[in-house]
Amino acid sequence: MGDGERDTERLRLTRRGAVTKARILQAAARLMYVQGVAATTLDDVRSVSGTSKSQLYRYFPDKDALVRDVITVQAEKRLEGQRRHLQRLGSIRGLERWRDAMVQSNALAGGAYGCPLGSLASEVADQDDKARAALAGHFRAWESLLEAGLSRMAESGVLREDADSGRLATGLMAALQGGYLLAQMAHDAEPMRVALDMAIDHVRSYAVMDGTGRTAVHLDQLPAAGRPNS
Amino acid sequence: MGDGERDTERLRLTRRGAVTKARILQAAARLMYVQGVAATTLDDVRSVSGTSKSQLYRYFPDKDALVRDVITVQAEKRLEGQRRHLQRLGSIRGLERWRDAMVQSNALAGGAYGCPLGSLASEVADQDDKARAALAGHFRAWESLLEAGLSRMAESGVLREDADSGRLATGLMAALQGGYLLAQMAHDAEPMRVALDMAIDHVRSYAVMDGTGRTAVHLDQLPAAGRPNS
DNA sequence: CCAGCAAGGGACTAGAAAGTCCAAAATACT
DNA sequence: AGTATTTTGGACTTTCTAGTCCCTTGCTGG
Repeated sequence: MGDGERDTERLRLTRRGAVTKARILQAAARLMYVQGVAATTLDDVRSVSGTSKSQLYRYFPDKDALVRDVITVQAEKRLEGQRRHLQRLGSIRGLERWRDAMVQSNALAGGAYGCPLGSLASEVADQDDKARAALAGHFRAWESLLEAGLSRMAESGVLREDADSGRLATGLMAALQGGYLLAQMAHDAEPMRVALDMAIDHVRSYAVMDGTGRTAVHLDQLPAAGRPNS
Repeated sequence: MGDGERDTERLRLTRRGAVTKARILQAAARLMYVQGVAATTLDDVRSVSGTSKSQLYRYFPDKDALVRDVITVQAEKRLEGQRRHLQRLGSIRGLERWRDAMVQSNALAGGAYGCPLGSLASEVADQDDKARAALAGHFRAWESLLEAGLSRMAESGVLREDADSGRLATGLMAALQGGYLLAQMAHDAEPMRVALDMAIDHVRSYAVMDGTGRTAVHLDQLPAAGRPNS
């Protein structure tokens, strides 16, 4: 999905060409993440990727196309990472581990830069409607990873049946994205932690309790429960 | 606060000059809000404001200075509006009215454009550290309007004493900002409503209950609270 | 080994955008 | 009124950047 195919037929490329194209995309993705899309010139991309102008235009029709491919690449990377974290999500505890991972990686950057996907989104949304729509799709996909986990929690009895996993997932995403923005401004990951704590408390408010005030079932601690790490 | 004074002495300006300067700022603020800062050229500003190049440079040393003044202006406008909504905040119901106002005005734009301050923030944060710090200050001021309201609610017994109004305010802000981002991408204000519902539920979880399982106002689910239609 | 095609280097162009300058018009000051 | 000062119009310069072009290098297949 999302390789950037168009109506016209594609340019044939050898292994070497593919490597170069990937190197360009890599450099562009990094630059656009840390400096923003608009502030990243093709000359920046050229020099960081160690290529030449003709390469850029050999592999990408123009800057917009490069941006769109960067969006695809970042979304795939992000979704891949989130899948790893969320595919076995099945308990409040699992949600907390996810929160910790998000906060920790944000703290590594001192809160700066924001969300790899979210920062692209806010910059591109009012500019390029195609890109906006693509981003919207990626966010839906991301949100459904959360939603699927919450649904499993409902089915396994961790959450009450009346919990609306779609709304809960939206709440988690909003808290995460809002947390990114506040953290970016404050240069401190703490606001993100606070925001995610709130969202998880909200999920917890739908948890089925036993008599001791603890969550009744801990699904993801029972079965296979692979490596929490990585 | 935030008039843009510098170390060096200021240029004297007559009433007419002040009006022109304001017209430029107004146009720049609007353009930068709808198109983004980077996509707004000085020529755009010139033509929309009906001025000439020399005016721009008479009243602002360069584009960065203009951007910084736009930030100040937008922050003042925003804070003024929020003060109106929040200065008497003292109940969950009041929070819901605030939410409705936020959602409704976002819905007017079909979710587009995002937050007047937040969109500036994400674009400028990694670019101009002075501007980032200023924005951070404005957000703190905004957040303390919420915090003050929540504190009043705690003092008046609407919220439990152990409610941390600072954290609750951060949660509300994150939900709002995350809601803006999701709404902008989806071109639909609904995600913002969901996010703010979550945050308000979280505040409600600190509400003091009476014997009937109701707060001074309400606890358990109000049915989605209100017309999606406006 | 040769032909053909992919990959690469980098100068060059076109145009957009920021920023400068000066003279004319409007306004303020006394 | 008469002078100083602010305001304005808009041409001009400079800088930056997307995008083009062409020639060289190198790989691949027959």
